[in-house]
Amino acid sequence: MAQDEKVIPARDERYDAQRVESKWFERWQQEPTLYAAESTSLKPKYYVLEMLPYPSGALHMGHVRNYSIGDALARYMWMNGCNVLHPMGWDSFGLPAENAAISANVPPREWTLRNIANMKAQMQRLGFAYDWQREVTTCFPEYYRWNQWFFLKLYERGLAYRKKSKVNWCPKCCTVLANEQVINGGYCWRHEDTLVEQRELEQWFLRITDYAEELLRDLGRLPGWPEKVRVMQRNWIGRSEGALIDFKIDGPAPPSGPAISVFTTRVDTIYGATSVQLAPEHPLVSDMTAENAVLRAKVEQLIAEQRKAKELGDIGEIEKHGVNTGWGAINPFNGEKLPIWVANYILMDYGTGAIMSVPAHDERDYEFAKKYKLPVRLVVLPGGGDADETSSDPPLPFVDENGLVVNSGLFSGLRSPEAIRKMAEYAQQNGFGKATVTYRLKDWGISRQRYWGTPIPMLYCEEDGIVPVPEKDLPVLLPDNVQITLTGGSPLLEVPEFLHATCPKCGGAARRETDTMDTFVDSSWYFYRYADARNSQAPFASDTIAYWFPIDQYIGGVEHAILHLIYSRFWTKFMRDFGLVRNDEPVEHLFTQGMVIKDGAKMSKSLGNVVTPDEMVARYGADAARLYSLFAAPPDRDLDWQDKGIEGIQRFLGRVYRFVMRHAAATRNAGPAAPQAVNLSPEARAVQRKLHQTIKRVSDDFQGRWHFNTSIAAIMELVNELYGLEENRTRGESVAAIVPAGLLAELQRDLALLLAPFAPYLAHELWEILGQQGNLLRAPWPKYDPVLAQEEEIEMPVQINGKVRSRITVQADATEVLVRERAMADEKIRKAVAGKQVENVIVVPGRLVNIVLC
RNA sequence: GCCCGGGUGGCGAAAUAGGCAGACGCACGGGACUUAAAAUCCCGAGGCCCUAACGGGCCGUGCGGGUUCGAUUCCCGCCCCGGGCACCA
Repeated sequence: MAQDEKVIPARDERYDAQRVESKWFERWQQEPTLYAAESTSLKPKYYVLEMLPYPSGALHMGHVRNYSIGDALARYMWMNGCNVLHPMGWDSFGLPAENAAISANVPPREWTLRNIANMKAQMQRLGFAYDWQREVTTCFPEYYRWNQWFFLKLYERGLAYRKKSKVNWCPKCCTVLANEQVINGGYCWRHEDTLVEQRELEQWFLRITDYAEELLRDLGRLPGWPEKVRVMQRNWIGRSEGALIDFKIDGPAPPSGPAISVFTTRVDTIYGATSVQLAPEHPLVSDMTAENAVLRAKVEQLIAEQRKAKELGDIGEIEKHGVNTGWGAINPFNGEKLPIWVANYILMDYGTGAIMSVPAHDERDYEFAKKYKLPVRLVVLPGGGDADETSSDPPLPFVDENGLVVNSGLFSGLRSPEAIRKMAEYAQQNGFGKATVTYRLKDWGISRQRYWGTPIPMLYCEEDGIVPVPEKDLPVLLPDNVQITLTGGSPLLEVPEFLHATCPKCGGAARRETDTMDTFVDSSWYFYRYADARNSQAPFASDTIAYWFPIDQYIGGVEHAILHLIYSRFWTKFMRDFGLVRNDEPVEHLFTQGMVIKDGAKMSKSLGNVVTPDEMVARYGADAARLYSLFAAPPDRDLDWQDKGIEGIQRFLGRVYRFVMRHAAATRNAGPAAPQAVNLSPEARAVQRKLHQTIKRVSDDFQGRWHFNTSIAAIMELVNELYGLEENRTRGESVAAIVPAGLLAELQRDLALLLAPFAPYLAHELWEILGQQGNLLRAPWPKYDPVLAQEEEIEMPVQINGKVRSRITVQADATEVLVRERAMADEKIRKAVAGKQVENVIVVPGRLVNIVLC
């Protein structure tokens, strides 16, 4: 065939990845619908998603690894006949764009769009199979208008509200920082020597705590999530069952109230309370210190200590300090008057900021009581219930939660769990307390005093107060040409045409909200938008969501285990309650890949150990970069990048290419049918067996642990075996002479198919060289035949007392009796056993023989 | 302190039912091809010891115990590294 001469290069030509990849890159660029998901299909749906990137400027190797995993899976699912949704987008609002505006004087929009263009080109060059028709860019009004729409819905239902609250403030940036931008326990991420301050500001909050219970409960219904992530979320939600108990203040009531409410998980120890402890910033403290400057100064000292410890990140390790206020409070259970102290180990932002101190039964209270010589009163003893042993003198503090309650009036003689229940009931009946549940999770503060984000669609009117922007007026557009300044307020404050609006209720003048939304709002629901990305009437059509959701597989870094993944779960749950979606959870299976490190440290510019995708693609090709990122370590573990390692992958790709090159002509002329096993020579049968074993191993890795490093190793083994045969050409036994044409054709096609999820460029090239019609992406994944994969003869080690002494070769299905006979008849074994007493012979069929001597 | 990972050759790693430790790859050594180099192809290789060699012995998966015919794998007690949480009452 004359045509072949042109298409097919010389047999042993070196693999030129740049030439081949450029060719396919150009072709794929011509076909924008190549990887499009079908909106309706009889095939099973499969939604595979990688976390969308922030358009920082360029991809790094962590991205490449993340997307290589997802792309392999997407391609595998396509080849297994699924209707695959595999989209990509941009988390494109955020502070770095504003920083660029300040430092490089580039408008945030321009900076962002330029970065997106660059990163998209990088992704396409890497050959990732995304459905770009569904691309989502969160900084476009077509997207963020729905953030505003959701906000209005939340506001209508009372799930969005406004309150005064403390926020992180960097005095050098002159702006509020997200919690994520506060590093090393209290420093600004851009000014690592600058401590973040706390400022009190009016903020918009989303009532995520309404869903705390369900968010916690449903963690138990996510078996497809890593245990690690579920534990992290559980800790973050931090549910704690306990009781609120009011201690009446002795004497005239101060302005902030007549009683101190304390939270405790151990109300059963309340008869052992010997003081009440307040956080230094507790509102009552200022009342109590109002007329005592000395006391006030001491409290200020405690506040300073706490703040410093928090900044240093070692709150929990500071030395406990406290000061007696001179005030007293009444224990409602026994009428006892207890001193009220202020202590630096009491946190204002947990529980009520006040505790009852029970030194005998709490580590911290014990330490504090020892220091300040407060009484220690034992009210729970070991034993009780089914325990036989009781001791009236346990080591202190005694914190066992299942002891016997004593010296506690009516409640003496109960075990702790029962006492906790009864005492909470008693408190409620008598009006001084109740059982309660507290959470560490707080409502989500979404206000940001920044420019580059979604405007919060709210108005403030002199007449009507807070007024939502009517739905028909959405989107509230983020203006361009805004001067990004460091004056301390939102830059939008300085834009009169944005700031001044008309009240939709009274028609009078109104001021627009100038804060923008936390960018985590954007990423909380973006994956729903992919399913219906061009919908201009609604964020999405519910029926379309019902088809695609939940996401079958979500892949990303574990650093998003809490924030993004909790917000996303919250968003799904309220959308379900609003009737917008039907699923309870957004993600069925979550996979968290490890970090890419080099020379023992995370790649970073300051360490100078950065490897960029661009240089890898230029030197080795996209296939090699992708394959190596999958080969160097299992995907869930950290990957230690070694420059020499990728060269080995490059060699492997060349070996595959040259092998196929040598035999392609035969394949192109061969029929599609594979020969029956019975017709094969033992050598050809061995090749066939290896092929089927390889298909099995690669398929099993996709179905199981995703240890693609071993999948790729398996393909390397197959190729090595073929080369081993090839070398026998000196005896006139090249692979083509050993393996019949039909099997050789099957072998080569399967090789291309097996490589397709990992190295798509080479795979497509081979597919074409082999004369195959149709897109490789839609070609069926090869099936293995378990019978053909089976070994006929196996070598079994023969051990004596657990040490290998010889080896025998037997039929794979040899009986235990036969194997034992053969083992005992082996010459080395006979010698070793001679004259000794055989105590036992263990035969594990298909595995080994162990002869136990005395 | 608590909760997760992890610790295996010079290096990245493999060993999915308790059954041959080190597959695959890197680096290294030897050879083939070449005038030469590169590229390519083949072979070798955990450590220590015995042997001229063929062969053979002992040790070896962080440390110490245990269970078992047999342990990288299971149990108990520790050490080290990475990550998360942390006066959470």
